[in-house]
Amino acid sequence: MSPSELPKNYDPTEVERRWYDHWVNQGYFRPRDGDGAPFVITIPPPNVTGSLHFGHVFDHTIQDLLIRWQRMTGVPTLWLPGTDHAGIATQNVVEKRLAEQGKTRFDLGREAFVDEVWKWKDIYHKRITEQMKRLGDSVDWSRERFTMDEGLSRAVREVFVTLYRKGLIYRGNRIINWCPRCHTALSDEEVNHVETDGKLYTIQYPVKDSKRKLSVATTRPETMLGDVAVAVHPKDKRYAPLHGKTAILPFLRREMPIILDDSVDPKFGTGAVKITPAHDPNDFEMGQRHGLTPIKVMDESAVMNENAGDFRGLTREDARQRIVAALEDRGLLVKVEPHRHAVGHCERCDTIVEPYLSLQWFVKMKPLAEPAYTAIEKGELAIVPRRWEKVYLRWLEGIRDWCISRQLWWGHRIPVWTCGGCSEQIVEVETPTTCPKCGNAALKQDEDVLDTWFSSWLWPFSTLGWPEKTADLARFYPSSVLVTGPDIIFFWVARMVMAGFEFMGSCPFKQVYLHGIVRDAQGRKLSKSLGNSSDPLELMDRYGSDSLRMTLVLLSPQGNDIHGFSDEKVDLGRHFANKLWNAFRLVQPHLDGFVPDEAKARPVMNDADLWILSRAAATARSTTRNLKTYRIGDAAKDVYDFTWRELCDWYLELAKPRLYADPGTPDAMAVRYTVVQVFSTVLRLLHPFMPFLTEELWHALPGVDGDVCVAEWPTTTRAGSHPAAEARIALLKEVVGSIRNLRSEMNIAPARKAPILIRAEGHEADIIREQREWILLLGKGESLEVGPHVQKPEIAASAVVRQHEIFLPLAGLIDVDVELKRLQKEYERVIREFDNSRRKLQNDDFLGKAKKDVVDREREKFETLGSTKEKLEKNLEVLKR
RNA sequence: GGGCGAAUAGCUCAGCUGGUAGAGCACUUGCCUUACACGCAAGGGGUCACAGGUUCGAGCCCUGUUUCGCCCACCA
Repeated sequence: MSPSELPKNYDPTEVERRWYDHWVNQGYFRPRDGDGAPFVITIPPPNVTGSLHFGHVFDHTIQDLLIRWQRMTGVPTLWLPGTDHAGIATQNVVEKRLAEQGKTRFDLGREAFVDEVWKWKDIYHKRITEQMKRLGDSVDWSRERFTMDEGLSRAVREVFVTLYRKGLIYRGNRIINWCPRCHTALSDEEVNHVETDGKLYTIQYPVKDSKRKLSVATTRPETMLGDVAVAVHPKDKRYAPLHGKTAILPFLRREMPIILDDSVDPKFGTGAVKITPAHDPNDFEMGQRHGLTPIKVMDESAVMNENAGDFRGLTREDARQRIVAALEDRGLLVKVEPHRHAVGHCERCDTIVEPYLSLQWFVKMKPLAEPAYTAIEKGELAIVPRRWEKVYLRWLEGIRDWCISRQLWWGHRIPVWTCGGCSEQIVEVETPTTCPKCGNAALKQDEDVLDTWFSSWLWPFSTLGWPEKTADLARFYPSSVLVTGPDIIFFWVARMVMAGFEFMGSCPFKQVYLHGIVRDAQGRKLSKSLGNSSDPLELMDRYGSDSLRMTLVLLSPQGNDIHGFSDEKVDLGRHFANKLWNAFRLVQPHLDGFVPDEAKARPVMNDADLWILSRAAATARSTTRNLKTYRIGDAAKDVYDFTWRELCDWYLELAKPRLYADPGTPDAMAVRYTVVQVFSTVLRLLHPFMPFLTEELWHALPGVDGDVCVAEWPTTTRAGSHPAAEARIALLKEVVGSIRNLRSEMNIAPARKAPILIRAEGHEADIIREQREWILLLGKGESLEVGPHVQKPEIAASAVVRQHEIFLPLAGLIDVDVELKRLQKEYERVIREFDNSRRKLQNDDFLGKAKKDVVDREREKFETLGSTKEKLEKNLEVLKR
């Protein structure tokens, strides 16, 4: 790259195309050899449902920057990639596509349908891979896994069989969450409860051999057809006369016992509850206690079935209307009240979930939850930010059995076979050929597949080869940190911890970092379907992936959501990339053929050099500290601020004269050496955030070997710090700032140079004298006079910096009134602060109780303010004359 | 019904161990100063939601209130 080739504006498209394959070919993404404890992240496998969305981009950016940072510190790193088959989600999208062709999965048949899904999977897997490469994800592709690949399928069967034999997996008829649209059972976690304004219907059931009618309240009248009893509280006196009696179910004339149960709340509704064991979890349990036989009144699509009498064939919604109307006709509808309650919706298709009696497979969770729970207090697992630990623990406390069977075709088949001969149930890892009991070869495998999370919860070790005892498993389990969103704490995080303890005997990761969600200005999650999000790939094309990464990170407070994200926000990162590019463009022509030589450079460095190196070292320390505590946004901001506000705004400006000077001089050596050092540090610190641009610039930097991707992370010792130089440059900044302020307030044309007078004494006067050239340069000075006896010119703008006074003699140029107003305002500000300070120092409590250094600082401040005040007073007096 | 989080400049948010407030964007003014107008310089703008309390001192700690947001929840 030669200077003339550097365009004025940074164009990422070409640069970002260049480096990824190089990194892969160099093998950087594979863990390096070494005995040290590796740094490992196992990727939360994206669903192969579609392409990556914004959540992924953010999630991957964080993981990649942690991995890249750790890689640079020299530890062996592994970021293990993979994808998830995402049972229901994927099956749904493929079915939807079939529907567009007017077909259902039944038209294809199971085998052909599953083939179809595999084709889909291949397409989207490829797209996801491309997106990840475009983003710069430094994953080890040689270890990539898929939740339905051979090894993971084997792990799933192994786990199922093991848990079954331990008695932790069982099959049972239970009330589960049924999605009438997806036609499958769901776990509790796959149901979203939505507060809904519903109605509470009070209806009457006649009582046999009695004139009295029994009123019951329900939110779902259509389930009455499945009623088999009415329950009241045993101590509820109102119903004492009805004990032992029989209620008659309207429409169907079913005789139902009036039963007594403690779980009935006499205060709710009428104090009498209709019992529908096949369609309500509470009623199911009550039914069991009282030996009632459940009656299902709906089919798998929530259409009323043959048990629904005249209502057969109606949807549940229609049935509700018709039943209410019919009850009203018969005078059995007492009242309808508004009632707000939570209604369960299918997480995948938003259909209202039906509590439904069904034969399913379950995992007994209590025993598995125990070690996952204690892991927190034992310090085996830390969640960042800490507040999520409570959420995690509370869920484990109330854990319920996990329904794992799904009536889908896409997923892991349940490894259970029934013998056609003797009906023996066979649970085996390897597909059996004959019945071990009777030898019959007619074996029929369970039709259902497993919940997608039943493979995901094994991800931390199944991806490393488990159940084989592989070298990878020994070396890379457990991982260092899990990075994901808090929305899957229950689905995934907690279950992985359980599986880790159960099958590996330890927690699968030491830390969990939960980041926020990317939201738009209305607070909505970014999603393509809402139309509030561009395709990340398109955004990367437009702005560059470095810019997108940097923007997301800069905008993200630790563990909190990013609010108000929009495409234009990416300008933040793009402008920064451009700034860095141009800073480099400034220095690059002067580095041609330059050979850094520390021994020659050190002795001739000036304050600016020492200062910027000192600041670079401090930036390395703060960036690293923030990365360690997952304050990733702060870490990015540290480098951002350093680069822009210190390196570009000050150092490069100060360095220009020496940079343009004859390359043979010692000055030139010092400044070039410093520039190379600082850029080297900045590029390394920035690499985890902006991998492509930093790699590109790194290779144009003289005296560097290899790639920044594997360059050594900047040292975090205090070695490079130079407090004296920092103090002197701080003074320079104040002086220059003050001069600039005066010029601006006085409306002096930027191009016009003006004489500068500084009345200063003591040590700092010497420093200011030494900084003469810089002050003239940055303060646009025509001349500079510094000393204790500098006289204020008749007409001048003035300012006070520390103990010193700055004058810009501008006879004929300044408007006295303007200057007077300005000084007056400044004076008032100083007076206010001065009075505050005085009040504090007159307070004995403050003097007696505050820490000594605080008091000292206050005294110093008071003195400075006092002298400033005096000077301002004098200057004001002069102007007023 | 329970829990969690937030409330700071017009917007999005920092403010990590209490010492009277910062950034980015937006806004105003002036600059195409040969690295960058994706830029430079200067500037305006905040009773830190409200009410109490602790403290010499509170945006920060405690209590309560209000308003938003999120999560959890089988009271029909």
